[in-house]
Amino acid sequence: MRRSNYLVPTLKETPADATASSHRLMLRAGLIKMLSAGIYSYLPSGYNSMKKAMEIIREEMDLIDGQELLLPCLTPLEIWDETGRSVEYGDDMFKLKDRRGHACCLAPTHEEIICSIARNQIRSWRDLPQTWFQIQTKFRDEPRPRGGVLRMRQFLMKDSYSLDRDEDGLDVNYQKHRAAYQRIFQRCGLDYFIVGAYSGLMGGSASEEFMYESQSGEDEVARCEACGYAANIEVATSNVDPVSDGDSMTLTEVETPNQRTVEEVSAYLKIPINRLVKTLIYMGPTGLVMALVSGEDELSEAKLTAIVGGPVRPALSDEVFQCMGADIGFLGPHGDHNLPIYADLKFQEKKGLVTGANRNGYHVTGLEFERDFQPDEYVDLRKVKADESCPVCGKILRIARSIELGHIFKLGTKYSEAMGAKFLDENGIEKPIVMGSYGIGVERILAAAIEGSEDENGIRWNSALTPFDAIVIPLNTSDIKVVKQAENIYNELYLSGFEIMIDDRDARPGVKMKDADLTGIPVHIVVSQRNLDKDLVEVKNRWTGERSYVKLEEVIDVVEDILEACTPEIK
RNA sequence: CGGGGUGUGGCGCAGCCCGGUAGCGCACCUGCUUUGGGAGCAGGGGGUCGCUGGUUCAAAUCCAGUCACCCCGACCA
Repeated sequence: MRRSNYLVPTLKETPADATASSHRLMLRAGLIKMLSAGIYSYLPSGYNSMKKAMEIIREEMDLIDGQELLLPCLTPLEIWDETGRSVEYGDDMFKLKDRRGHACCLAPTHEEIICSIARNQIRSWRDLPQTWFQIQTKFRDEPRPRGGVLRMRQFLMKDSYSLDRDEDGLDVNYQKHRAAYQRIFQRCGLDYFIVGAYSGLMGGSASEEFMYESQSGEDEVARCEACGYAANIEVATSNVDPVSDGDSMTLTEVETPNQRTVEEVSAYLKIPINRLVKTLIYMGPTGLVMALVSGEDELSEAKLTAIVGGPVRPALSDEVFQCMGADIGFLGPHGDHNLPIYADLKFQEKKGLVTGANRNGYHVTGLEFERDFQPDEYVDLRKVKADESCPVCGKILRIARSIELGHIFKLGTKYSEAMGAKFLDENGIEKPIVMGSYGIGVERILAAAIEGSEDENGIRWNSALTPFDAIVIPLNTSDIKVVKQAENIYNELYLSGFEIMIDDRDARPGVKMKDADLTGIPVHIVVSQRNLDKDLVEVKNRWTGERSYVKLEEVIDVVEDILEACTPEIK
């Protein structure tokens, strides 16, 4: 490829509104161009890298007998009504109407489409198992796209779906995918880690995320350096001390005008924050529920979701008042309401606590669990905080921001039952297909690879993802000898099968070198008069910055060595 | 959706407070010089200042509305 006519609009100056380092570098290195919030064009070299990531994915999927297919983006809305996800996804779904007024949407994912194929094609246990996968554009109208390519409204996702006869089959497929994903991320050179996760909208029993630690990430993960325990903050646990047992006191109302927040009440009553009980009301799948956590803790909505068995949202202020007779800020678990009460484990049979009085402007002191009210269940509801102790080994937990690269789910029969995707087993009994789904954010692979390798001069691609293996830089394009020799090297490398760029622009040496550094091509071959006189060219290793001067006939070997050195290892 | 911020040539910005018809750096075009870390000189092209309305003799500048984009938050009682 000739740089003089290649679309790589590199930027000397940093674009103003990019903050994530991968976003800045992708713009500066001319990999992407924004069209609209969360919508990007991939320019040729960016797309080159993306194709490499996709090829790695395809190779590894092939090894576990995955069958690649291509599914529609434009889908009739009814199919999402069958599973209820047209409602669950809500405004995150791009909806439109066709010319006849028929409701459609742009697919945010493809479980429903897969099921619609399976229910027609899979009849017998002999047809199973199946692994179908796709790499294609998905659409989600994210409330807040951010970080360039990290959260987009239109993005490339590799999604794989397994179909099995039973849970055992699902286990096998799940483990195969898990192993394949490990190889994929290793081959991409990413220092990933796996965490236990929250299944969210997807439903299902088990799920794990493949994470990459980065300041630009949106997820928080509790990590233990000592034993390797790692879990998404939504589901992480820790060893925590229970609330200390106070003295038994009479339940007493105290006036707390306009003191709503835990901080306000704690300061006003001069009571430590951990003696307060936060009384939270949520709307669950079967109505309102009450959740109690310590004043110093935060509720994990994911944990509550798992406990009540369906999606939750904070109750609206009207709903709260109608049920409790008081406003948010003055609520307590005692008194007459008929809500199920879930209390955090920290509270088991505790007394002498403070909470709202269910009367605006008042709180109560001396609250005693079991005496003043009876929780339905003591469960883990709180979010883990940094520096708490690891539930596995007891060492200190760290909270790390991370990019979610991939997420694997055991879906079970949620979709197959809803959509009637069934088969006959060996005994002639009709059963729903047992499914798994396994996603990878293709753009996030690039973003993570860039963030993990950059230096002050720009990107440093490894050999697996680089858009070009090497770049030949004739320093002075008005020197015929230099140009001729550079062209020779370019042709020779090209014919040897390398993906090669030549910077044939009539530009100053500094411009070409800075650009080569910024775009991160691993090998730079600098052809100049002064070295040519000695029959040498300079070869620079972008990773180490090391320069060597090699004979013309040795260039290919040296290029190979450098590429070899920056090829990610597979463990 | 709540809060904050920004919209002026391809990119980065100044001008706005205090209205008088748009400027700087980079990039681009032409010529000459230059050629090992984002060159120098000379000449040149490109913007109805996000959009709509209003005030005014006059609006990038003041007022109102609207759109777009960025950042933080989105339950925290």
